[in-house]
Amino acid sequence: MKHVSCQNCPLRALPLFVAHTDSQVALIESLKREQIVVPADRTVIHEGQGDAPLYTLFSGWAFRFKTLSDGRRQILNFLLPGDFIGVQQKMGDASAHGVQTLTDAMLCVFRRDAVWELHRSAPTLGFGVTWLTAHEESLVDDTLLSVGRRSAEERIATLLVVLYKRVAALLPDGDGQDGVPFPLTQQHIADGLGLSLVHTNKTLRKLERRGLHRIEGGRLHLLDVSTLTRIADLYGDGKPVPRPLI
Amino acid sequence: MKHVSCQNCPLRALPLFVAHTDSQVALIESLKREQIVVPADRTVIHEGQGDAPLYTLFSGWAFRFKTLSDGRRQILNFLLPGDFIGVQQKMGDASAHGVQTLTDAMLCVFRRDAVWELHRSAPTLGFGVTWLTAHEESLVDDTLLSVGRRSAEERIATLLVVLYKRVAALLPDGDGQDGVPFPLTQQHIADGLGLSLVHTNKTLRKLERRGLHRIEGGRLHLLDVSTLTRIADLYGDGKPVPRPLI
DNA sequence: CGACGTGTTGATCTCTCTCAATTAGAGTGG
DNA sequence: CCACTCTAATTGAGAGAGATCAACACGTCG
Repeated sequence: MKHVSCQNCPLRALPLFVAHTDSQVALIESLKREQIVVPADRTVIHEGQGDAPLYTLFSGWAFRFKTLSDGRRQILNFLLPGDFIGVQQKMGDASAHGVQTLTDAMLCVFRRDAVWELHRSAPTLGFGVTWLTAHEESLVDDTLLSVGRRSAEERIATLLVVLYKRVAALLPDGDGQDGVPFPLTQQHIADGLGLSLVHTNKTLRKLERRGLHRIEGGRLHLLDVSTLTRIADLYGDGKPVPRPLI
Repeated sequence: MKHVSCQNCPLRALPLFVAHTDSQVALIESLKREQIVVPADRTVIHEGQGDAPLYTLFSGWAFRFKTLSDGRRQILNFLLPGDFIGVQQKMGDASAHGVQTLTDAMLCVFRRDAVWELHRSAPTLGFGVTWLTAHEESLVDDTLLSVGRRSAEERIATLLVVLYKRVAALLPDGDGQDGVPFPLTQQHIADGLGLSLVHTNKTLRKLERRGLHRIEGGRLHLLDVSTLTRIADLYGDGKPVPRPLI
């Protein structure tokens, strides 16, 4: 696998990510071990795996999940390019989650001590790690609010709007008029929202028949964002806060 | 309010917390502005409040929460002494949560730029902030698994066991034989588990009649930990990982 | 062509919610 | 000391959102 320079990383060009100095990028690159390609539907990190490396998702989709011993699965959040993978595992925590790809993906693999080295050598980037971690927690917070207190219809509307905005922020400016890539199966949606597959299907169809959205050919189209937003009880301009990319 | 020295902070003496060097503690103390006393059931941070300060919970209980516009509330996690309050708010995130006390509490208030200063001046402590943030996320992950995929009985068993262990880790060694303090109302339990108040009550009573636990006089007694643990489908030794205290 | 994964729909079933009423305990004021 | 009030806990009854069970359609792939 060709070792792509972090300096030329196409993700950094996106307005979603804050600029780092040359020396910061050089530090990140020095901590990077390699890039790996992972096919869709592969488990990247197993639940309970204690020695997982640190990754950044470079391309493709993935998700974090936990399961109960009888197989019930909860997806904790979906991972998009630029997302960190595996910080929690590095923290020696008993409760670990698994990570699985949704699509073919490319991951940047970092040295095991990368999180510490970032803190030690570049406070700004160390702060960035904290920021990313706190931000990911806020995504889980939002999902917990949904799963705990929203109806099935409200949950699905929320997921569609929130994911759409996250994906759109990664597309070249102005893109996303013709929908955005959407590789989730209905089983993934169900597992992400604490619903059964059947009820997820029925609720999705109901919203689709009302003309609020369309999922077709692996793309998600939001046809009536304002109604979806109202159903979801969401607020805020939806403009994502620029984030560090490590 | 007397400014108690961080050096002599009684929390640091607990085996739950890792030791810091004198200079690290001095740095923490230099970033500390004051201590404040907050009565029970007070909102410390309002949802959406952007300029919240950074706190450490010194004594008492609190919780983080989010609400929908019609008043439905989801408690995201419970906060015990030593827990950080307000890191996410500092990250300029759109989605903010509220924080409310459950009991009379004492909070250490830090300078607004404390998180950054920690990263800048003491990488170890900056790393500690990341650690704490990641750890808190893992607590939310666990709750999300519960709320999304566990039955009411399983959720309550999980909450009782997990909270009991967290509280016991804060008590003088060997204490906790006669139960642990437990200031939650059934409404708090319901809001933490995505259940209705009535169903929470009925499920609690059912477990209590089976002799698995007892809640009485503001204390929680686990009478049959192994059965509760089995119902909850929990595993692990339950020994908490030592954590930084900032 | 059959197996398999994914999506779809109808028919029950049941867990949990909502509504309603009662009890118990802590304060509070006269 | 006793009514009065308020909060928290409790219990029953009925309703409903969502789960489970079952069948079928459709496309892909070996």
